[in-house]
Amino acid sequence: MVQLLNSRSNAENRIQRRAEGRRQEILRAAARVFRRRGFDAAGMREIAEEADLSPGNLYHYFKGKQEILYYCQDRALDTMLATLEQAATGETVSLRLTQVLTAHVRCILDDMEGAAAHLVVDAFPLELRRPIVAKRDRYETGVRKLVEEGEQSGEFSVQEPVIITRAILGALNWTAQWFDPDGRKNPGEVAEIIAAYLVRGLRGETRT
Amino acid sequence: MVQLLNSRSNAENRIQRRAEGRRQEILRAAARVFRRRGFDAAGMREIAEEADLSPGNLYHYFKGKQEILYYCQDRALDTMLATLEQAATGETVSLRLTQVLTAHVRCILDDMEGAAAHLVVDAFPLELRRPIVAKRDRYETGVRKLVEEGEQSGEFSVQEPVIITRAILGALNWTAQWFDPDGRKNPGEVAEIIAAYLVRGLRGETRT
DNA sequence: TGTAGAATTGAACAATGGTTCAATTATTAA
DNA sequence: TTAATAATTGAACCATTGTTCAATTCTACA
Repeated sequence: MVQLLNSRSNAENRIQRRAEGRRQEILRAAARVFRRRGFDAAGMREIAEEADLSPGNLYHYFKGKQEILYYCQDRALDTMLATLEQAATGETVSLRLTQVLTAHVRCILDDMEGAAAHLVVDAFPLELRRPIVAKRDRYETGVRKLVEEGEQSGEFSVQEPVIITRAILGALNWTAQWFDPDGRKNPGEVAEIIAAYLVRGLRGETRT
Repeated sequence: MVQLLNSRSNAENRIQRRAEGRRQEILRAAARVFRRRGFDAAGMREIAEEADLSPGNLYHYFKGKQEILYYCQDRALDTMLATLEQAATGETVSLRLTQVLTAHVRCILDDMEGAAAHLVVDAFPLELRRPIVAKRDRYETGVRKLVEEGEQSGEFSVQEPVIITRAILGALNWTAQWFDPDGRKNPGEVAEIIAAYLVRGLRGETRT
């Protein structure tokens, strides 16, 4: 009896794991297509081909195209939020913010879902859009808090943290548009260069 | 005889001016829709409605949707390139660059076509894509030259001008995604805050 | 007033895109 | 080996989209 339950339970777990693995594959494939084409021009047939299955099969795993993007973005934002938490304990705010910004760029350039994280979801139904926008806002708020902490600790001199934070995030997110994997710099290098520049701009004036 | 030529010439001019005016109206309307929806989700029927004419009528003035975006981007890039030229003569490189960056943001937030300037044209036919990409590159090169000049004049300390320039442009272009016309800051204010921040980051280290 | 050219329309066309679904195949457990 | 469940397929469906085009309307000129 206990064995029977275990047997069924193991089978369900295996089946779920297989389906979940398949879902991850699809998300990765979709993220590549979204990155290449943007959301609207990314076709389900192209995603299916990228994931090596048939178009109709996608619907066994996801309800539709918007849900696929939703999960891509959800994953990427989770990764970014985790970076924020890990950076909670650092020696200086500069250091912590640099870590966060570096990780952000790496997420975008290294992780497939990363580049899809900030695609526009305005036209999505509310139940998909709301949690994504909320997560984005949470992340942005976290970054802004760091900027403000640096202002309070005297490391930074910032008068408009909201706007500056968005400029920072813009610089980071835009890397998806121009980064060339075959270029002379790898994602990590690009990430560090940009993060250092952005953090430097937060420091006090150097009028000479 | 001379009068006849004048009369015809005047009529042609008037007709051309009318058609050109109409074209500008369409471009402005299209830019608004492109900005709202992105290129792929912007529909010709929606553009026609925004321009207050019928969908078929658009094709009297433009060959198609891609050509409409092409002209939007062409205009915006002309504006930006003009700013670059005007900034050729300034007291300091800092000042000149600040002017360029400020104008860039204003172009994006104030001019309708501005927000469409950097939409992706990868899928366009070559004869449309090439001149746009060339203009973008020209602009980017111009900005980078300013950054490098500041490095040479000692105003800036920059080791990777290509990457930094792209980060700068990313921060500027991204304003189209988050700027809220009903917000507390107008385009000019946002432009100045961001430009000042980005230029500040180019200055030498302030390690303390 | 008549004519020619410019401009406009709205229905239709062909292609495309997201999605459905019945049939089939694959997998798993007993 | 059989049966049940999971997964897959590919054709079809329906809606949408960019575009065409014949007919009509508008404008300007003689």
